[in-house]
Amino acid sequence: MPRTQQERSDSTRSALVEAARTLFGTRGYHDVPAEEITRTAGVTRGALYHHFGDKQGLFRAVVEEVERELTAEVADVLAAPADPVAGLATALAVFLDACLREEVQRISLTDAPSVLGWEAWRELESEHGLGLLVQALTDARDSGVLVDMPVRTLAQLVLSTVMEAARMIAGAADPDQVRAETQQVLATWLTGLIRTG
Amino acid sequence: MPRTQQERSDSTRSALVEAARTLFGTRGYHDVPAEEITRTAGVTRGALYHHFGDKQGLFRAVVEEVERELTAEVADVLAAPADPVAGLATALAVFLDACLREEVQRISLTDAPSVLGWEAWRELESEHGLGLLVQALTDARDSGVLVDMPVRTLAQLVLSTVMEAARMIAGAADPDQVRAETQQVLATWLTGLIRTG
DNA sequence: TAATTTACATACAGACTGTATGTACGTATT
DNA sequence: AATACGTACATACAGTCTGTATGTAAATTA
Repeated sequence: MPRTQQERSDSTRSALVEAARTLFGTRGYHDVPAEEITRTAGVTRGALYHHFGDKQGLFRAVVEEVERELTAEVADVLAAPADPVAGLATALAVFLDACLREEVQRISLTDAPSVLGWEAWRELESEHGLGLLVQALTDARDSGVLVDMPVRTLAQLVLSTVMEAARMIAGAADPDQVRAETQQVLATWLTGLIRTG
Repeated sequence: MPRTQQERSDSTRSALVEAARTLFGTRGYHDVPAEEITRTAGVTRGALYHHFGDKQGLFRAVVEEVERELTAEVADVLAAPADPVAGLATALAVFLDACLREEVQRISLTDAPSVLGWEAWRELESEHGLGLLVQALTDARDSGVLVDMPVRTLAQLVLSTVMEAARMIAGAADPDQVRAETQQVLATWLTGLIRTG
């Protein structure tokens, strides 16, 4: 039963990405040898280097997949009709929940910046999570609820702060406590950005 | 001229830390083989493993040194008599300047979390930069200028935000522009934390 | 001064990455 | 339909790096 090359490639690539995602997500980039990934995926390292060039290339593909999913989750919330401020708050909560997953922590929050470099990582983020936040903040500003501010810069700072909050919560001895505290801090910040008048 | 073992150890250790600091600071942890460090320091890898256990141990020592210096720079500013709010703003500016150095970027902001792990890194920070910020914020709160808030959590979020601002400025095509924008955002946040009345 | 510990250097083993080469199968050409 | 060609791998290999085990000279202690 002859498979087309396209099919072979696709199934191999996705098998590699899936295996890599699980392993990177639980043990981190540097603790997972390429051969373990390929063995899990049922191929040899030849396939990896053929499709992704090197180990970092595969990692990049994994990051992109995770980012796409994360963005989709948050976009769903933002798509639902709500006033800009409430929508933003809900979206941030959803994003924060997602960031609590070990997988996201390791891949997106810890390894990605150092493995890909900050520049490359930020560029990636721009097309996904950050892009979404910029859009949401722009909408909020345009509808007059946000104080006048450089939106893109604000978005990056907000995003990094939320990510740090997620890391704190995940690593805390008492996650609920820390979650409540970080939300208090973030809420205060958010209200400072709302135009009151 | 017989040197005491203490002297030998000290000079070897500091030579290693100095060499490692320069190399890690310019090229990053994973791109610097241990042997290049020891060669630069004028010893062999035996000395490194004797004194620091492994490569990560040496990196940790470098991080601690950088952190100590950073903390000292900021502490100097905070020591000067000033009202809490102004002092805090100045201290943050000084810290931000320090974070612009390539060395600090690579070692403290990029590599440290992923090489040492977030837990270990945060623990280190607690004794240095973060500790200082917590102290400053506590003072501000006690003197009544800060709104009531979980200071430690606030400090961590503020610190991470400032670090992100530093990374953005350092990587920007137009650093002055980004610096102005981040300061505007941070200033707005800060005023939201000041008790008005 | 003999015994012991410290501070290394040297030699070695193992792991991992990336590359070069070989091969089977799908795909285009005539 | 037969042949030529490119793609998708597997296998074999070379180089680099880390950590460890062992050896040795100098300092410290008994």
